[in-house]
Formats: sequence, structure tokens, C-alpha cells
Amino acid sequence: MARLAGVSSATVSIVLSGRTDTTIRISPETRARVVQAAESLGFMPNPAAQMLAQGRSRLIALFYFGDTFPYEREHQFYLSLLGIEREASRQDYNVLLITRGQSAEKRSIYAAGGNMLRLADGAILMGPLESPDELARLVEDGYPFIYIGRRQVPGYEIDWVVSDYIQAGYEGARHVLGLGHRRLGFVWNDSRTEEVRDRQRGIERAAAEVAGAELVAMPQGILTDAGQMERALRESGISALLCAGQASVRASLTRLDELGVRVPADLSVVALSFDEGRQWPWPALRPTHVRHPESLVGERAVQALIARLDGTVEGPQHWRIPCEFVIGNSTAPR
Amino acid sequence: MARLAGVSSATVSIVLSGRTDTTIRISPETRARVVQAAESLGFMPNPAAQMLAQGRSRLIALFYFGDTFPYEREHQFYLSLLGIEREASRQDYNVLLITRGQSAEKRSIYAAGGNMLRLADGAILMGPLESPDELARLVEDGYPFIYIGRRQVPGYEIDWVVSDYIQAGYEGARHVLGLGHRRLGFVWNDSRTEEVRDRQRGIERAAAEVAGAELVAMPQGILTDAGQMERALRESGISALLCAGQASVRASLTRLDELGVRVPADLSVVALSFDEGRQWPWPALRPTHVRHPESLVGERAVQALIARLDGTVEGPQHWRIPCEFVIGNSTAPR
DNA sequence: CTGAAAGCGCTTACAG
DNA sequence: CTGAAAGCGCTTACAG
Repeated sequence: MARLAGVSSATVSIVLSGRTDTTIRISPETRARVVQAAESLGFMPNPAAQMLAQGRSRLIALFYFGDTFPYEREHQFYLSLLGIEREASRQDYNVLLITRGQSAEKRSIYAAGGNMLRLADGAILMGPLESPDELARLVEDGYPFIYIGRRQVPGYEIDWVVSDYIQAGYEGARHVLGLGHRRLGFVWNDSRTEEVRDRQRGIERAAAEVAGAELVAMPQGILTDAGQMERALRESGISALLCAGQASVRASLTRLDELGVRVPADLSVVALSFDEGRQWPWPALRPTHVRHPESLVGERAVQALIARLDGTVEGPQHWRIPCEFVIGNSTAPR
Repeated sequence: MARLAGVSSATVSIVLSGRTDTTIRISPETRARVVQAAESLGFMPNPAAQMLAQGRSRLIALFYFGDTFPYEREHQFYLSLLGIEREASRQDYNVLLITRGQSAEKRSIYAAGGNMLRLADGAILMGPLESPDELARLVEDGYPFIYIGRRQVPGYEIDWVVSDYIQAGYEGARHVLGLGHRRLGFVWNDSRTEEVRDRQRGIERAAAEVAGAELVAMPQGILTDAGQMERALRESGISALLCAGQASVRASLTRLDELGVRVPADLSVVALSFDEGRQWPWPALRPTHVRHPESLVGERAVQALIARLDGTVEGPQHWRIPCEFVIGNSTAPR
């Protein structure tokens, strides 16, 4: 310890932590002596001991539900992570990635090593949630967390931050409605997550505002089978197709290519999520799409968590981060 | 504590940690009683206390040198991170992202909160290293770490894991040499990192094996200025251009487009690093390129670190992970 | 086979 | 203005 080189013990703690709020004042000489001793010895407080004594770690845990990252989500995850990392850095927090004891089959917070969450002051949770049970337990334990993605836990109000998928659906639908389309289709590739539901909700809202507008249900099979796509187009009579994300817009365009359906001449297509950085197989087609602010979502999640930790907020925090609508050439007047 | 529900105290620790290696044996009844008590109370050991007592955390710290991620490196970083995360999960480690106290100007391990490294059992370091001083200190302190990227610290031998950039340069050069090219150019966009040097070394090695082959120095200006590119091509007389990475191959092709130089008819171009997932502005051109195994590098780094922690290895560990050479249509016989 | 004690290295009231 | 004590919640030898 530096106490050998200096003279005190608790003094070291106070000096090195730089606390001035305390009633205790320390002479500049002592302070200097301690600092110098610590420096010459290369002394650094043991963080585990600090955490134990203080009961705080300045750590934010990050937990991803779901086994591995499908590529489409991968990028979203990465951008969110970047935002989380950046904001954590600003706020002087470190980020703890919870990866331990996670088998491919079940991703569980309370699996082996799950108590690692407790090392952190709070957590940011992401990814497809199978069952809300673990969240319920977390809430009951009084553990602070934010979900990236709108999640519901029956009987509780949890905090969440999400890209505004309702807005995405709404603006996508408004756009094609403005172009004169009335019968709109909607497809998604993922399972029917809250994020998909929200897009649909947005579409329905826009449709409700325009006379004669209608959201027509499309079978999932159209993404994988050109025959089904053909039949669905014929039977539904849609003239615009709204795709939930990267995967569904690609699958749709591939099927449409196979059928010789021209975009946008025969059918307008909108991507309600789109990663502009990714390889795009149709060079001439710049899809009309929605750009989601994933890294802002990450930043906001950190801010929300810290607000919760500091107790500067009460009641549930629900943030929808606005997205940006980009008009390309995959949509045309009816 | 579960000691209220159970009967013991240290027994709880032994039972819950599942240790059987100790000389101490505990009756199955006691064991069951403890487990049940812990379960009913929802008891989970405090990880900070465990770390302090055990002196181990099963945490791997991850530190990225360099202020923010340029997009080109971004993807590499992400893939490495994915590999690290996956292998850490397998090995039952969590990952600690060191982000705290990092200003844009200086990224320093020993900056505020730098002792957080000590929370982890060891670290994986990545990114452009300004000065090796901090690494030297780390070595002297006996702190175990692996660098992703070949780094030299004068006077010390440090562990590193890296994609085989020498092989990349070598295979790229062999390929165009095999096509009859003799005068080869090499450009890079980044600062002259070890990764760039290694590519060049590989090219030189290949050139040394073929009579008349020569690596011709190219000015950096060719990436930003078509005039300089034109002059350099004329004066150097190269017929093949090896580009270090994504950014330099894009910049080169853009300049060549401006000059009306046809690829590969007038000039063969090889990308010694390439991200196939990214948007590519030349649909007809599938570049001959090298695919780097970033996520394998991440996995290997974790393995190397754990080997170091377990003491199952002695002497420096230096791993070059093989990359894959992909022939496209940006190269043609001379 | 089990319990009581010491110790991990800090921080935080609390006396001097 | 500074020092000695207790405590954070575990684990690990060490007695019983």
C-alpha cells in the first residue's frame, strides 16, 4: 500500500478518489505526498475491492437474448453496440458483455454465471425474447434495466428504447398512399416480433386516414416461393408491398424478378428497414426505405439506464427514436 | 444468507461452487438442504465479493486503441468482437469492454478508470497503437494480454494474433505474377501500420521468387488525385496494382474510372483485404481479393489469452491465421 | 464431515 | 485535519 510511503490509510482512499464533498479536509501537503507515493509505486486501487466496498461498479451489463446473430440483426446489433459504447464512455461507464454460460439452445440471464449481471449497476437487454419470465424476476428483484425493443411484461411496466417502427410503417404507407396506391401488402421475414407488429400498426394507422385504403394480409410463403407470390399478388390485388426489413425486401425482389414483375412499374416496394452499407444485388434500384437510428437507440438506452440508476426519473421510460424516410426509385405513382 | 435457512456458512460456498476437488466432503442431505435454501431465497453470490476473495473474475477485458472506428476498420472490429464473444462464451468467460475515461484525443489504458483492466484476468488489445510505452508497462506489471495485430515492444516479447497479411500480399502478388505481370504497384489508405508493412513484405517475397519481378513504389497521392494517378501509372510502368484494403481499392478504382483506365484490360487490380458484405459501386466488377478470417482471429486471441492465464504455454505466442484468396475479374493476363 | 476465523483490499462513518 | 475500526460478502485454509 501507499500507506507505507505516505502516512495514512483511509486518507489514501479519499485523496485518490478525489472526493471533496466529504466533511473531511486534507492538507495540500499530505495530498501531494499521497499522490506522489501512489505514482512512484504505480499504485492502483483494486477494482473488485472498490466495488465490494462501494456497492457500485460503474459497469453497464449488456445481454443479448437469442442464440447467435442472424446477419440481418447483426448489423443492427453492432450499431446499437457502438452507440452504447460511445455513450457509456462519455458517461464514464464500462460495458460488460454477458456471454458466459450461454448455450446455443437457451439464452438465459439466470443460467450459470447469470449473477454476473449483479456485478454491473444495471443492464441493457436486447434481442428476441422468448418468455418474459426472466424479465419479471429481474423487475421483482429491483434490478435496473432497459430493453432495446418494446417489450411487455404482464403486471409490470418496464423501460424500453426503440427505433420508431410505428413511424416507419406509417411513413412508408403514407408515401405509397400519396402515390395513389390503395391496396397495400405487408411482409416480414422474422418471427412476428413486437418490432414487426409496430410496423404493421403504423401502416394501419396511415390506411385509416385515407378513404379506400386497405392493408391486405399476405401469406409468408411469398418470400420463399414465386408461385405463392404470383398467386398472392393476383388474389390480393395489391399495388404496393411494404417489407419489414432487409431480408424480406431482398426475398421479395428475388421472387418478383423470377416472375418478371417490374419494380416499380408493376409493383411499388418499400423497405421499412434497410442497411445502406450492405451489398445490394440490384444496382439500378435504389429502394425507398426507412433508415433507423440504431446507434442513437444505443445511446439513449444508456442515458435512460443512467437516469434510472441516478433516480432522476420516475415512472416507466418509453422512448421511440425517430427514423428517417428516404425516397428511392422502387416506388412510383399507381 | 442461506446460512439462516441451512445450517452452515462456508458450506454454502463449497456447495454452490460445486467444488469436489477439495478434501472436504459434504453429506448429500446437507448439500440438498443448501441448494434448496439458496433456491427458495433466490440467493446468488455477490460477484464482486467472489472476485475479491478468489482473485479471479473470469473476465476478459477488451481494449481498443484509437479514437473512433473508421468505417473500414469498423467491420473488422465487429467480426473480431463476434469471434471473441463466441469463444469467451464457450470458455465460460465474460467480456469487459473498456470504454471508460477515454477521451477522443488520447486513448490510454492508464487513463482514468484504467485500472479496470485489473478487474479482468487478462486483456485483448486491438487497434492502432501510438506508442508502445503503455504495453511495456503492462508487461512489466506482469499483466497477461494478447494483441490482435502484430505489435513490437522493444525489449519484450508480447503475444499477438493476426490475420496473415504476409500471406495476403504473397498470394496477391503470386497471382498477378502468374498472369505475366512484372511491375507491381502497392497502395494503402491507412497510415503505415504493421498490417500494411506485412502485406508489402509478402509482395516482396513473391517478387523475389520471380525473375524480373519488381515492386514499384507508388506515391500516396494517387488515391486522392487522378492527375497523380495518371502520372504514376505512366512513370512507373506498372501493370498490376495491389491495394491494401477496402478504402484503397475503392479510391483507386474511382481514380481509374476518372482516367478512363479499364480494369482489368489496362490494369489488373487486387484487393488485399475486402469486405464482401459491403456496398460495391461497380456491379460488373468482382474484385480479386483476399478474405480475412477476422472472427477466427478473435477466437484464437481468446484461446491464446486463456492458455496464458492457465500457464499451459511458455514463450511468446505468435499466431498468423491463414486467409483465403478469391479470384475475381479485376485481374487478367498481361 | 462441519463450523468459526482470518483474509481478500478497499471505503465509510466515527472517534480523536 | 487525521488515524483506527468496522464492514462490504464472499472463499479458503484450519481447527474441531
